[in-house]
Amino acid sequence: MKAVVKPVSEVPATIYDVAERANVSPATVSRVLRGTQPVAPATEERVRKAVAALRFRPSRLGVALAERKHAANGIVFPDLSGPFYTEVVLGYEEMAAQRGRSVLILSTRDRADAAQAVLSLADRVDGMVLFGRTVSDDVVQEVAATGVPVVLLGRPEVPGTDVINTENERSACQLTRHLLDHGHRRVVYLGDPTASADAAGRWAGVSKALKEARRRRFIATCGADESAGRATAKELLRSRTRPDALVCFNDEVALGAMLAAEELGLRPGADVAITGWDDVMAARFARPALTTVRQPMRELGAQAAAALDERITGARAGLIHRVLPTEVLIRDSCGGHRT
Amino acid sequence: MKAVVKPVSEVPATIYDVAERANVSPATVSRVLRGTQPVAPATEERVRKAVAALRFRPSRLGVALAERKHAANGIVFPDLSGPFYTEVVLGYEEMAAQRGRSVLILSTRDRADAAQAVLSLADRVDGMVLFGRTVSDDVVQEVAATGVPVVLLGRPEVPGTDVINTENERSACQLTRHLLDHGHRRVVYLGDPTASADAAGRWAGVSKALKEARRRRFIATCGADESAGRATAKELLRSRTRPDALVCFNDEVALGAMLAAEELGLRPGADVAITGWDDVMAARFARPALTTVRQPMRELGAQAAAALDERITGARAGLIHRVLPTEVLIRDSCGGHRT
DNA sequence: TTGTACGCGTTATCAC
DNA sequence: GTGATAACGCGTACAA
Repeated sequence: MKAVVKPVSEVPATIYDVAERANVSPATVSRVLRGTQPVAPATEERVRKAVAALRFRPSRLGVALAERKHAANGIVFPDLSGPFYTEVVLGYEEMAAQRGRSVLILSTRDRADAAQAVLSLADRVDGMVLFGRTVSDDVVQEVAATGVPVVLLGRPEVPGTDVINTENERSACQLTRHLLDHGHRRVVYLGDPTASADAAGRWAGVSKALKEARRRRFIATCGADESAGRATAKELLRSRTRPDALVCFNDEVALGAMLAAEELGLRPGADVAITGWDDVMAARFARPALTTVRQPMRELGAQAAAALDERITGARAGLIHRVLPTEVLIRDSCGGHRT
Repeated sequence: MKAVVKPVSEVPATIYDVAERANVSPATVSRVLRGTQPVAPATEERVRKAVAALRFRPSRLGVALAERKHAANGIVFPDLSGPFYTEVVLGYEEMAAQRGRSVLILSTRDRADAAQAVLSLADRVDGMVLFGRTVSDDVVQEVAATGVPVVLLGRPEVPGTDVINTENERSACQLTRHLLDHGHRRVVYLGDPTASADAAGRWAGVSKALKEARRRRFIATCGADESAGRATAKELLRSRTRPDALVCFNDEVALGAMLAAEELGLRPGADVAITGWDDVMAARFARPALTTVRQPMRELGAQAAAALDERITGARAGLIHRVLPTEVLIRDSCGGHRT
């Protein structure tokens, strides 16, 4: 009778099995595998053969406990819809992987126990990135207090954390000036400055430009998604004092606003200027194409991962506070440049 | 002199510290915390107080080693651009979180060491989801052989794995029939059937409908992104035998094709029908709006997580092979229903 | 109901 | 250059 192929799920070999087979101590096996101390060539040879024969792979569990490190980073975001968070996560993962660290994700959307989840994530990683709109500063502090390095993205500083943001005020101001220069008179900002630091920064920029031009500063509190934008814009555009320019918190809101305009028989770009933020794919394909602001999303993620690494390895002691530049993209939705 | 607030990053307490303070054994502390065995109310009270006083939180490292479980799932995707992978990941994370498991992500894009990375991910998780277009079947087999449950998404079955797909052929066939019914004669599929099971399935559906109608079956091998779609479509639409319908592998390709048509002075929807797949946001906002096929993305992710859980906990022994339904969304890009 | 003692798989510190 | 051996922090049979 022919020998049956061994069921593949044998018990995985341990470092002891390897040691025994190679006639050395577990310590020596470890030394060979990690290259942490010189080992005699002949011994090394024996060890390597045993490792291969037994298909030995060090248990991450054991390694982690011994090193007291997870070799993993976390990232906490409110959602993943739209390219913004997605691209940041991608940049983050790529950089983390380059440095040999895994990435744990956590979405807080629709989650009552977000704080708990973040705290629990904190003890599975060596460091984590936290976006705005996820958990309160208390929780951030608590995490930082456990000794887990934290990098904040798109939110104001919390003591003991690194912060990386993208530029908001300046671009928003520039965008608004452009609108004013091209003859728009009644500019309204659609967003909620109390909801996030980004929303506040953008409003500050809009506000500044309007002030300079001695225009009234209008703001319509608005959620951050398409349906909120559509509803808010509809109301505004139906009012007697119809705005001729809508500066929206992001592209979703702006695209919703475009829909609202069309539904009211108004032509975006001609009858009402509309601008967004993020340069999502749909912004390019909408007609008219959406004027928006592009952020260096990948770069944001990559820098966050790098900053985390520096703190985890102890390469850096002080805290970072960085602001990445953004770029205004003028397209057709803000009017035909009717100077 | 007033006592200074203790520096927050003290050495975290261990279960032994708690035991000592509560005058019990570490075992009892464990019992209280895990609720695994009854403990006298008075004892429990003492333990809980000690836990609170010391701010004790069990080390995941210790727990994991003792339980020999990671309490974590992995998910491997080729990329995260576009809403497809993103939404699947989100559905996956949500379901995993509900079941108390963390999620590790791994992107294989632009990665020479993808196989290595996947193997290494395999020993940080209790199970993982693998998308098509990530690693070869060999690697999948290798992972499965280590005893880590694997669920495959959007790729053909590999022995020993669960598989969940979304329906391709039927919807593609339906879509193509619609085009034929509405007078389109020269239908070309833009995609690469050798690149993924999804691409192959969609081509099969298109092919079938064309065959039924005794039409010639045209296919133009094409990458899966916007620029590939644009280039391929441009070439096709410039040829003497210009197609009057382009069935594209996904929305990115289709949107690229729309761009190409416009650049050549052709009106998508009127001069040439164009269809996509995935129903990305831009599909709704393009003009004309893009006819496409919607997949239950969240559901796909959620089911994958559930399937994994069943295998990890041993609730299920056999393997699953499931196909989720998709929905054709007829919009303006495939012509004005000029029956 | 509670405690003892060992196992989990490595790494690292000493001796030799 | 190599081998014992002690952490690492927890879970859990087994015993009491």
